[in-house]
Amino acid sequence: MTDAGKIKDKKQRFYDLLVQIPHGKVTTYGRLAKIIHTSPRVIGYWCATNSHFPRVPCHRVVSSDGSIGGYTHPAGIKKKIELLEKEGIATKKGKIVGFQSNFFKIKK
DNA sequence: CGCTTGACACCGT
DNA sequence: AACGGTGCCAAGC
Repeated sequence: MTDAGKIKDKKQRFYDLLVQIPHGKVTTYGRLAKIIHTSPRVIGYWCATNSHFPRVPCHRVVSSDGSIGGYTHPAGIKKKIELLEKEGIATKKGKIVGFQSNFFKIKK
């Protein structure tokens, strides 16, 4: 068969998954980790080493409970929060408000 | 040197 | 109090 859907590196798969997230939507590390079948820590690192916008909107990735988690950026984690709000996502005390409503249903 | 993988600690139930 | 899940780091090849 074809390989139109040939599986590339997990990392590449992760980026492909991440870029399919629409504007104003968010996802979680653990969810991605389960889908890609890797460690949730890896998810964050892949983002950290690829904070090149708009290639990878890692700012749309938050922890599983709605926390921002961490963020390696020349601006600071707070910048991520502001960026999130700019997308249309509300945050409170560094936590996403109703983030579950903005949760993007990733296709498995 | 850059990229990838894993275990431990913390929080919630 | 213990277990399960999450987490943007550090070490190894």
